[in-house]
Amino acid sequence: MSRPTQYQRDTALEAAMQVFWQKGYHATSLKDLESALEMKPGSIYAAFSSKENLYLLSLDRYFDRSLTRFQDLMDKAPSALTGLADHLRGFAKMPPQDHARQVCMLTKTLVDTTNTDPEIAARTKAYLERIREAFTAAFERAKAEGELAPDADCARLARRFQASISAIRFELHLGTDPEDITALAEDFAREIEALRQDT
Amino acid sequence: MSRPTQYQRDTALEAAMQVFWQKGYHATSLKDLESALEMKPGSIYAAFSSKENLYLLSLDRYFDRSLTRFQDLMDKAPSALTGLADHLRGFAKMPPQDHARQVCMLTKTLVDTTNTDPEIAARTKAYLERIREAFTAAFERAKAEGELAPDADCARLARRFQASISAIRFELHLGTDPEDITALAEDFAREIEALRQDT
DNA sequence: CGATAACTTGAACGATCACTCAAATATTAT
DNA sequence: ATAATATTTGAGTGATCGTTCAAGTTATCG
Repeated sequence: MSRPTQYQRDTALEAAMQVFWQKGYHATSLKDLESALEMKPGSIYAAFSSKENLYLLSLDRYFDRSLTRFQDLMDKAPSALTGLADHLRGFAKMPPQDHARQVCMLTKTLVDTTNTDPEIAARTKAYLERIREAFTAAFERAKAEGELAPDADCARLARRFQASISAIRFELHLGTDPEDITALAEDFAREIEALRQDT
Repeated sequence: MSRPTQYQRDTALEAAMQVFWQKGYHATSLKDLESALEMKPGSIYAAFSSKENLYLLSLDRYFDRSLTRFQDLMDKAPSALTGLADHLRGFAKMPPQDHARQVCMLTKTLVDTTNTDPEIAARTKAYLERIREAFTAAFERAKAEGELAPDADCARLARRFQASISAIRFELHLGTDPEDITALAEDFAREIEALRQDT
């Protein structure tokens, strides 16, 4: 054998994700990555091939985490609509110093790269779709459990749900007054709960 | 006297706005600007001082145009709520090849520059606020005209309205199926119209 | 027509970009 | 210890970044 991998791949990827998420793809330089990952350029390229590839790996990580978080919340939720509404309120409840208090990394990526880096954009679109499918499935669960009207358009509701999240997170990104953000999230959450059927 | 300004400042600014809007601040290079404005670097700097300044001027232009468009629509609207709802539907109705079929330039700017170019971000936030104030004023007009309940929170409605626009435009940016975008816009528009009081 | 002034030009600047690779270093197997 | 091997290093690559400025061009004025 030989010298083992010194850096922790996972730690490095986490750091990369954070810088990229903060600064965006174009505005993040190799220098930024070097100091964030505490690795020299050579090591970065040995481990991750290129800046673009490292970005794609960061996206993977972000996507997995986002989807998992949502699924976990839904698994624990007393009902589907309650889970969905709580997911919205959850964003507004984040502590002030939370680094996740900003726009979704997938959204940011699409704004940043759609007209410049087609490969990154394509993959990001696919991730956003898969998350929206999870939302659709949640609404369908609500329907199956009689919470939602049988004729409800789950795909359409899912799109609106995703839009609500984008909106809340954009306000987080802006640093809007927490009270106003809570109000906005509350408005959206109540729209979800208003879909509830009497049984 | 002497030789007059050959380039058309207005034309150049329009072109600059378009490239910046398409590619974003960081991804737009001087080369991009040179070919878009059909000007050599020296001329660009003589006329606009710097890339950052040119971007700020482009933002000005975008902001003026956006606000004016909204005000014009409201002036012609039969009622305030109708005008607001139509404004939402208007985005979904844009022709497929319209270059405005994308995310709002102010939104894009904030996503792109908040953590890297504070001056640009600050000015952009101010513009978004002024647009939201115009929305607030529109809701207040609805209230004054008895269309809206007297206890309605106009500032809160305005924020939600602005969020709706962001959502629709983000879907335009993604190239989502026009039918789905129309549905989304319709959902938001109906939420506005549902605020209408019987008189 | 010559003088003067405004504007355009494009080569060149230092800085930084993403990226490479030969050499140095650290680890394990023998 | 020593050999073999994996990893780290960081100076250096050419390209491109935003920007400058001396020289050239084109207009107007007397």
